[in-house]
Amino acid sequence: MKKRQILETAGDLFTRFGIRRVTIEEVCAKANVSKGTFYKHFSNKNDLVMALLNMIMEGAMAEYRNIMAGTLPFKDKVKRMIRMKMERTGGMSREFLMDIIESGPPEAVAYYKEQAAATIAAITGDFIAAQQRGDIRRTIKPEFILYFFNHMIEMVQDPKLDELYATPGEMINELTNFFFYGVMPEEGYSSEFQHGDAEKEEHADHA
Amino acid sequence: MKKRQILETAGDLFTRFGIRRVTIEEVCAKANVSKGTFYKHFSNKNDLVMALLNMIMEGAMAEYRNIMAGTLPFKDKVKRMIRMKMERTGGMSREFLMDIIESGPPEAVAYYKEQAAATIAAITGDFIAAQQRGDIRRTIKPEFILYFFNHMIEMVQDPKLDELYATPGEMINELTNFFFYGVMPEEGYSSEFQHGDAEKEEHADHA
DNA sequence: TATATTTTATACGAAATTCGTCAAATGAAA
DNA sequence: TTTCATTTGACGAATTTCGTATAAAATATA
Repeated sequence: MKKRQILETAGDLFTRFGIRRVTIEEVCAKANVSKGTFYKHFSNKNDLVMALLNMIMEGAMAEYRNIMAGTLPFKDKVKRMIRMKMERTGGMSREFLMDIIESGPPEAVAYYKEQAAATIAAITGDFIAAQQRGDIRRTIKPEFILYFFNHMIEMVQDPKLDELYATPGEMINELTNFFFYGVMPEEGYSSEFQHGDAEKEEHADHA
Repeated sequence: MKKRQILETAGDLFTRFGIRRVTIEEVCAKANVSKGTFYKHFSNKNDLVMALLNMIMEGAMAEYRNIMAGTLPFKDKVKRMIRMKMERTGGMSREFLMDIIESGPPEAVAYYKEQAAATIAAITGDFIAAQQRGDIRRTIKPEFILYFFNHMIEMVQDPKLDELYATPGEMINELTNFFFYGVMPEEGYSSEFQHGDAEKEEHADHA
């Protein structure tokens, strides 16, 4: 029962301030738990981060499935998905994600990518089905969607792409933004993003 | 010109994460300034905090005077004041204030109290004038308003009052809330605060 | 009650971070 | 050129944080 307290307060502090700014002792103090009991439940800070990340990713996946299982029109589902992905990066704050990707433990980064890939796979399936129903632009090749998702993880690790952005988080945002906003047929969500000329390029296949 | 960059980014980071969570080197990095230039403009972290605190307090005071100088009805002015004081605690974030009061340098705490007292004095004058114009409840004694403000700083330092709250910040909120909401004749802003029985007490004079 | 388990409080050395200073190098302006 | 502001990198000192260990206190269980 103390474990839950620790997870909750740690989640709160991590989402508000990021990981590196929050101390184990701080978590213990705010959770009204002694340091001894903390190390009885978690071997170290990374362990805590992993547990939290796991909870969050599973929660995000559950929320996603919940949205897609509803009766809303597809466009509204996508809107909700986008909002979910944007506001919190799928359940976790910017600071949290940043800390994990930029300075977090490699295991956490790996796990995040793995889970992100799984989510992406699920999304891909849903989008293909949606296209078959005519809910998204028909002129986009399903192969491209597959290609895009299949290579998204690699793209994240590609130095060529990486050097275009100040932080990995920026790049990830750009990729997800591109997917959602570049895929939708109409109703630009504009303002926050600048679109390049999308006429000439169609299916970059040189990778 | 580098000094301004430092102050801006420091203000941003401090209001988002508080003081103790932010590193000098972090400020330098995000402000695109080397550590050397930082220490050319500020002798240390406390110095930076003081400069920032000074800016913020003066800004808050200026904003206050700006509100009061307008042509709005008094009640609306007070509403705006309250919103200003509430959302940001007079220009600075919760985290910032907390860090200053709970773990900040004594000079900063002293300065804050001093400035707060000055603000309070200005507010007192405005409220007395308002009462004379009939804009606030006439049944409240002007002496009480004066008493309340004159002793507000002392109350903050009074252990008797202090032990009633988890953090000093809470107490300060309570005091300011009491003043504004207890003073207004009608239109309860309710919800966020629980009111005690205000009928029996009228002018506690035992201090 | 007695006993076992959990939690707390505290101290501690080791590791890591942060601080503040400095010297050498860069670059722009007078 | 000289001057001045800035950057870079390194450095030891100070501080913080980590993770462990211990005994006392609290809580549960028999």
